[in-house]
Amino acid sequence: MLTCWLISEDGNHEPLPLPHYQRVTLGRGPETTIKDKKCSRHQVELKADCNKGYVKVKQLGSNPTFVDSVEVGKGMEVKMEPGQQLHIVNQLYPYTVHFMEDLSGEPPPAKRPREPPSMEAADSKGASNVKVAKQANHTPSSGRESATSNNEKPGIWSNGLKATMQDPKMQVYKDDKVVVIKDKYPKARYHWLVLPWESIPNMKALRGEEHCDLLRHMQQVGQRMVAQCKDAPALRFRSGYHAIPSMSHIHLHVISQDFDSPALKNKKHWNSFTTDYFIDSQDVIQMLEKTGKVTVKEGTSELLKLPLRCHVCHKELATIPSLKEHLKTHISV
DNA sequence: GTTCTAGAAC
DNA sequence: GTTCTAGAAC
Repeated sequence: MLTCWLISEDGNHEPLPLPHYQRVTLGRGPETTIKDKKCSRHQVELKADCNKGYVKVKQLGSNPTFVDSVEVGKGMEVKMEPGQQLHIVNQLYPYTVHFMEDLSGEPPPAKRPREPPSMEAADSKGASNVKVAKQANHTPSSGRESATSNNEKPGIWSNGLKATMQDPKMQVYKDDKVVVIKDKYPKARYHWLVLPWESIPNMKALRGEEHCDLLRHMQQVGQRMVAQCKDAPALRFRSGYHAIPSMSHIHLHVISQDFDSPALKNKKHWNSFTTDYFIDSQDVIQMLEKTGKVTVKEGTSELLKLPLRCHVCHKELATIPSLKEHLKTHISV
């Protein structure tokens, strides 16, 4: 896949990466070096589509943003292609976009961007035999302080998924909207995560028809993962979301219901997949369809402390080892 | 999310 | 004595 770069025609700073399908907010601030008070800190939102080769430019600030001397208009969005010029505010701060083949971070012509960090990612053994969709590279989201004001520091453990999903070695499927990886610590024989390229921190950030379509697509991709799994006929699967996930970047769990895994170690692990803490994908989509947003019931975090109960026969077990022993009675092979 | 470990439970 | 959990640190 190509990588998109935003280049300051004034040479005010190094090119900024625009990761595929991720919304990047720019304005007055250190990334752009713009100090002009007429420029909002959140002046524009950019979303690159590296497959189609354009960037969508949305004007967030009150003062006008221009693409080729055409005013975008507050709250409006226009397409911008290579060769066109973006003025972040008024006729100032010109930028262009460049799509480049991602040859291990080959720099765009203007100035060298800093090399994105290559995150090490532990291997996860696993019994899946999924074809890797493509071996194209995908440039990591940011080797610098994020262009958005979000917490996206790569070092923070809760941002680990953002790095792992970009690693071609971890990807078992990808298309223009989503990527699938095997969970690094699978809690069952089969445990995949479906993640959108677009950076959506959690379910609270879900809005509207666009995200609804995305979630439907994520579920469909999850179903395809199950369909290609040789052991699927002998297993039951669920796809859903943790009500309160530990890891940032929204992810759909697709997990077989054997829960036969050494990585399943404690009550939190168990209850997060077998109580209402785990919300079926269908239910999330339905809630988004009906109410335009997704909310989590109060007291959901308490569900993690519930006694251990078998998800098949509902027998209560005192300890994790005894639960694991019990689970064997429900597994045929 | 995991790892580590003190101390509770047995 | 050992097993297991749960909370802190990362």
